Formats: sequence, C-alpha cells, structure tokens
Amino acid sequence: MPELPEVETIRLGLEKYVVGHKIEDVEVKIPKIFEGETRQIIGSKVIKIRRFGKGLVVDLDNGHSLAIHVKLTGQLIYRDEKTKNIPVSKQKVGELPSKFTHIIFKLDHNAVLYYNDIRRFGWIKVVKTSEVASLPFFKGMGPEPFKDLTLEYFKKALLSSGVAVKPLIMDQKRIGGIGNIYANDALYLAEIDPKRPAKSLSSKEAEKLYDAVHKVMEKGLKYGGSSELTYVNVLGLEGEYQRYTLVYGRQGDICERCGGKIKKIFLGGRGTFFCPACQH
DNA sequence: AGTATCCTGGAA
DNA sequence: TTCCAGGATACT
Repeated sequence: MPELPEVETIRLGLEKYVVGHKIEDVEVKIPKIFEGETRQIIGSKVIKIRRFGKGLVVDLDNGHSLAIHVKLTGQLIYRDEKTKNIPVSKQKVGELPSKFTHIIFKLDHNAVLYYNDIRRFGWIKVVKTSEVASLPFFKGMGPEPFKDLTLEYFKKALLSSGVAVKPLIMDQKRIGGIGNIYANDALYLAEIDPKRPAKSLSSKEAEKLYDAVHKVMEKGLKYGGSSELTYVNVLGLEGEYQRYTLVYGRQGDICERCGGKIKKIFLGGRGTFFCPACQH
C-alpha cells in the first residue's frame, strides 16, 4: 500500500480502535509473514501506535512491540460488535477472515484485528520495544515529511546524488515515506521533470519540490489515502485520493495546467507519469 | 544504474 | 496469455 498518508491513516485507525485492547490470542496462518514468538505478545495490552515512514509500530505494555510493514497489498482491519457488519470495500478481499487473511489477532471484548495480504510481501515482527529502532528498515530510514525533514536536509540530499530526482525522493534511506504515487504528483506540482538528475535542481526548484511533497501528502491525508489497488483503512473502507491524483495513472489525459498530454514512462523500473510540456 | 525477486489478481 | 501493480532488497 501505501505510502506515508495511507500508513498514517491506518495508524490513526489503530489508535482509535485498537489501543486499550488486550491481545488474547494470535493465529499465524503464514509463518513467513510473522517473525517472533506469539507467546511474547499474548496477554499484553496495546498502549501506543507509532509510525516511521511507511512502517508501523504497535507498542505493548510488556516491553514488546509489533513492527509492521504492509508493503504493496497488506491490510489491517479491525472488527468488533459495532463494526462487524461494515462490508470491506475491496470486494477482492471479501468476508473476514478471507483467503488473504494470514494473521489474526484475537482481542478482548470480542474484537479482532485481521492482517490480509494478497501478495504476501508484508511483514510483522515481534521485537523488544527498546530494539525497534535497530531493525534495519527503521534504522536505515531517512527523515520524513511533517517530522524531521528540513528544507536544508532536503536540499543537501538532492545535491548529494546524480541519480534521477524521482527515484531519489523515493529512496527510504534518504527520505522516509514517499512512494510512487505522491512522488509523481509532487514532481508535477513542482513542474520538475522526474528524469532530471537530483543535483541539477536549483535551490529554488528544491524548495518548490519540498513544498509540493508536503502539499500532495497533506491532500493524501485529507482524503484518507489512495485506494488505487487494495488499500483500505482499519474499518475496511477505501480512501479517496485516487480520484484526485494530478498525474499518477493519468497517461493520455490532457494536462490541466498547460494542455499538454500526460505521458507514462519507466524510470528506475517504476511507472512514471508526467507532463513533458510543463515539467522541466 | 539496472534487474531479479518475494507473490497474486486483474487488466489489456 | 502477457504485462503490470502504493515496496524494499539483494544481486549483476
């Protein structure tokens, strides 16, 4: 799924619905996705939900945490007496548990947290809370928008590499949280060609891109994320951002800014959308 | 810097 | 039937 706005939307949902619950049991259907001992979390209470870039951390009251990355198709869906009849938006997933439900957390008060993942790329790891930061994914992650990503750092990161600007801003080791959808839209908003070497951006262009990254992500948060594929929030409902993307998935459309035609190319192996007429 | 790889579903 | 998909990493 999911980039920063989607994962933050999930975090808010977990905070609202899961914090305070006790984990009574855990069913692991696909061991590959779940690393660690379930007995280390059974009986503990969820006290806090944190997010680092595209990663989630569920802190428990016994000194352990669950580190979670949902990658492309992971979903965390909460159900209790009140929410059990809400249909899951993405019909592909269907009833819960579905054939794509791989981990089931049985919570107290008859609540359940399902982890679904069609492509099974995601992971959930049991770690000591004090050791979360030393997991490679978290340890290696760069500063992120709305948190510690300063304009000064952003400019330096761009100048440090001759790699194309789009793959650079998507590199989690340099900047945390930006994925393909928002990278495309931010570059469009900043009127910058995704193929440009990062270090070729002027100070003014870097500032424009920095602002654009924050603007598109803010919009993503406002719409509850983007459900282009299988992303749904903790209640199983879709986000709306996919209806308002600027260029992502819009190849062939007319650019509203200049009347040019949105083009799709591949850059760094990823689908890249831009308007060649007004992105330089 | 580019490509393969973990998987499966859906669109072309 | 072939290609593509919000990610990250381990390889040439």
